[in-house]
Amino acid sequence: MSLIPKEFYSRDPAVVTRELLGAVLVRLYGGVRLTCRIVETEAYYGVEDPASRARRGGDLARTMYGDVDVALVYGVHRQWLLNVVAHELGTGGAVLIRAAEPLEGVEVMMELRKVRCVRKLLSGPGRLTKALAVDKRFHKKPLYVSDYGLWIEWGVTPRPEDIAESHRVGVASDLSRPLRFFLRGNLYVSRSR
DNA sequence: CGCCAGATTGACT
DNA sequence: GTCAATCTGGCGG
Repeated sequence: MSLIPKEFYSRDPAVVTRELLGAVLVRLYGGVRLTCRIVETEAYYGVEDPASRARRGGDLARTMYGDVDVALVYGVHRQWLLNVVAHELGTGGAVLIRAAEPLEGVEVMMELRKVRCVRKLLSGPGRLTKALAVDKRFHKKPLYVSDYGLWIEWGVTPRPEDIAESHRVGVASDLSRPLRFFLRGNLYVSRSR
């Protein structure tokens, strides 16, 4: 397996978001490889995006406009949400990792999540971070190296007809363009409300 | 330091 | 479907 390079993330957030489907998220946790295949993602832009955290200013905004391919982790409703900073030069943006299909380390992930149901293990942004023991410590850490125990590798590229799109989940005011992408029919996509 | 909205989840009617 | 838990980050005082 090989790491996805930093340049991959220096493009329009929606493009990166779509192409991240099928990629493999790896977490080295106490010597155990916890791995999963990304099946659901959302794109966020900079201050021009009404749903973007960049609107609120502060450190999260600066991070979204900063180096690409670093983790952006922040808390909401007492969960941690994992994003990857991605944007074209001079703009802001990030990809929210919303759901993934478990591959390796399922037993350890079930212990971390305290559930036995594999389908519910990684099928939501808050569930995913808990199962992978991802928290604020990873904020601003680069994902293009394996040094920090969290990184993203190339996976199996989905066929275009297997990629579905919709509006983003849980946002008060969305852009007119669909910015949520997921693998059609995949069992591990988060349930819509 | 207090206030409050929120890219959620899981328990319950 | 409904609803509250009780966390984080930004902001105002």
